[in-house]
Amino acid sequence: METWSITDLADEYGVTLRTIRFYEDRGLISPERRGTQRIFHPRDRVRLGLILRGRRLGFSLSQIATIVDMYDAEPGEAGQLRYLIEQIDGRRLELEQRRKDIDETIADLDQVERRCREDLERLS
Amino acid sequence: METWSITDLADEYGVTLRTIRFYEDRGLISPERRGTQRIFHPRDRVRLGLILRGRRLGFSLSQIATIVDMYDAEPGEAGQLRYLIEQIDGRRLELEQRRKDIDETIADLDQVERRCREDLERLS
DNA sequence: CCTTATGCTTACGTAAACGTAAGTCTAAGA
DNA sequence: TCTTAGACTTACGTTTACGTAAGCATAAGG
Repeated sequence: METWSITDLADEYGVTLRTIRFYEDRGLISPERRGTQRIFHPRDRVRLGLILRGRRLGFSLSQIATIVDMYDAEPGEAGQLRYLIEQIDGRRLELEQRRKDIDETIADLDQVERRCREDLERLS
Repeated sequence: METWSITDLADEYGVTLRTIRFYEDRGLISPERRGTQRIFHPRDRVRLGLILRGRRLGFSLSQIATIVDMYDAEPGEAGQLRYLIEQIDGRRLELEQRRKDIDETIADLDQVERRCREDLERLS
């Protein structure tokens, strides 16, 4: 199974070493240590991808932490499972609201662009 | 034409007075002044809505400023219009990337939820 | 006319998310 | 063996987006 150094992942995802170390410090990833050096396994790499996707969506790191931890949740007992499902439903609602925001913004931008093109026509 | 006080808008949008004043300080809105008091016109109210929508999408205030200013761009000359269209296209690409992120995240959450429900079934 | 509510400015404080040295260590190639 | 590249920790600095008084002005209701 492939592993990566911190520089490998920083290059791949376009972030700095500091960023990755910071995420570890905040408990978002826990790479293996070989001596003092960090060794990243596929699991860590995937988590980093999820973290950065959450970041693009404007979630805070603590929100991202709860989301990413859902992926690795152990089966657990019924109460915990129901709680997790509740959390997921909450997140989904948030995400759907955001998608609505995006669609509205794109529609607005389209309208502004149409106006621009009309003005351009008129100028020629 | 209706106008609003700063508290009116703060209540309507669920933000603090400080937030609105801060946006004015950063040049995102410029309400009229009656003496020292701020009077918000429909135009200001709409802009505030746009600002907060941008905030929900995780844009920084300076990014939001450029977006919101697109709405109020004066017709201008051909070069400026073409530049504006370019800006709009750039923003749209960004937004579409974000929508992809959202759709992927929702799909992931759906999968986790299905796994949860299966585990629940197994427990009963 | 007096009080209470609403609003204003100024300014220091703060949490989040890293940036940026500074100094150390170590493994690998010339 | 020397040095260079890659990694590490510690810790102070920075930017963004407001929070939080403090002190003063003004408008509106009883």
